[in-house]
Amino acid sequence: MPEPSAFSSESRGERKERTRRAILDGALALSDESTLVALSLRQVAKEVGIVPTAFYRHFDSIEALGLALVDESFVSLRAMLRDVRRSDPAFGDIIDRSIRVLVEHVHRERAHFLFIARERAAGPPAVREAIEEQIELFERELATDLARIPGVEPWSARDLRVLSNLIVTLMVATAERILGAAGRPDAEQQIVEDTRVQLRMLLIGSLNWKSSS
Amino acid sequence: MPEPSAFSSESRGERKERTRRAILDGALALSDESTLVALSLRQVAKEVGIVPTAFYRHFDSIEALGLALVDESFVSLRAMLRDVRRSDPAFGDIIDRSIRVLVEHVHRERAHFLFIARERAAGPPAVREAIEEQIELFERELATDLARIPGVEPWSARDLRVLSNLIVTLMVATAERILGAAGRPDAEQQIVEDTRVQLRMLLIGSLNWKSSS
DNA sequence: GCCCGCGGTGAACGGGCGTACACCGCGGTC
DNA sequence: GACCGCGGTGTACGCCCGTTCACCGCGGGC
Repeated sequence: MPEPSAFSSESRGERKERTRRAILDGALALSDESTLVALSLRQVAKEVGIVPTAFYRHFDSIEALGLALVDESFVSLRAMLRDVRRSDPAFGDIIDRSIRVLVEHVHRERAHFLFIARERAAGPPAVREAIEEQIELFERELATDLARIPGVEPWSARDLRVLSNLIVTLMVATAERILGAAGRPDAEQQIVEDTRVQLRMLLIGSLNWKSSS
Repeated sequence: MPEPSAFSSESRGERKERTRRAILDGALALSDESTLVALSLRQVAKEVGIVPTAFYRHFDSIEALGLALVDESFVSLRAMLRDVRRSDPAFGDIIDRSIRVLVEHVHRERAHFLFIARERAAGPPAVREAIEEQIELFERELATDLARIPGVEPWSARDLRVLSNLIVTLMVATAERILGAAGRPDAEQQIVEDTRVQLRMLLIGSLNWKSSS
């Protein structure tokens, strides 16, 4: 154990869990400036402060670690969707509230969003598939939420899915832009305002399109 | 030289250019299943059939190679935009023609699109910046094209930029989806039809939004 | 209280990595 | 026709890689 004296009261299971967490956090930290596929087991071990072979006590491979990070990251994302649902209607309309929640979560869980954005495009195949699966799940959830807003009750399931897909695409792109604007509040504000206009265009358009066909 | 007898008539410059091309093509081929940052100089050299040190006669580093590939890839993309402008108006409206051209180019230049999609998210910083720069240039070009379609003449530069950004975002996402649907024509057809609906929602929406504010 | 087995250690392996260096044959310039 | 220098070669270096193996201390179930 890394620090036996300071944590002597922990049980075996607790210590294992703590090391596992340290590995996940270390890998996430290293992912900030690289990719999973360019990340070595030894780098992770060094970052965490354990010997390389100890890594195998927790994960079979870097790829398995990646899958665990995907699961963990999407806990953040689901929390985000939940927050949008629960957000205070007093703060303007749905669009403004949604964007506010998105920005807030990207800031708070920056490492997770960065990890997902990178691995979605360049991770190991199994990781990419896991991410795509979660995003699709996300789209379906959003579609059921959309079905409840006034004016779209008669829409077909396909129309809902297509609109949901478009919104998620835009939100993913916006999250990536916000990540890229780190440390430049003016640029971020610009992104937020642009996104608000885009969501309006998109929602108004979908409503009009439906009512006229 | 790799094959001195078969190409003995070439000049020195021609041979150098041929090797350079072989390196670019080899790296692009290897990028199909990995990322630039996980690509070693020795792998590229082996793929091309030269000794590792010979690589330095053409590029300073893998990253420099990447920048050259970005330049090359965006030649394809500009050709695409040009093709949309020149496409036969007899084939339905702008939306259908644009999607048709996109699909066609993704098929024809698959390796380039794959490379850009991967490196945009996970490449070395300089490569990512080069790609983002090119995409922004693309957005500006699209904005000037949009300014010429009927009904948007009075739009502000900012509105045009925002709409253009939204369309490019959607097109990038669509290209990525098409890449992911390789070998499944039915899935690809589904993507195409969804994208068509999305572009309609979006264009109709932006027009209505403008006329009512 | 014994002892199993778990989390962690440390040395060692074979191999791939980037890069430095000395070298070579020949195309192209004078 | 001499010779400069370019594209390409081969060797060699020190380093990091994943994985193996034998080992160890001690928490916890019997």
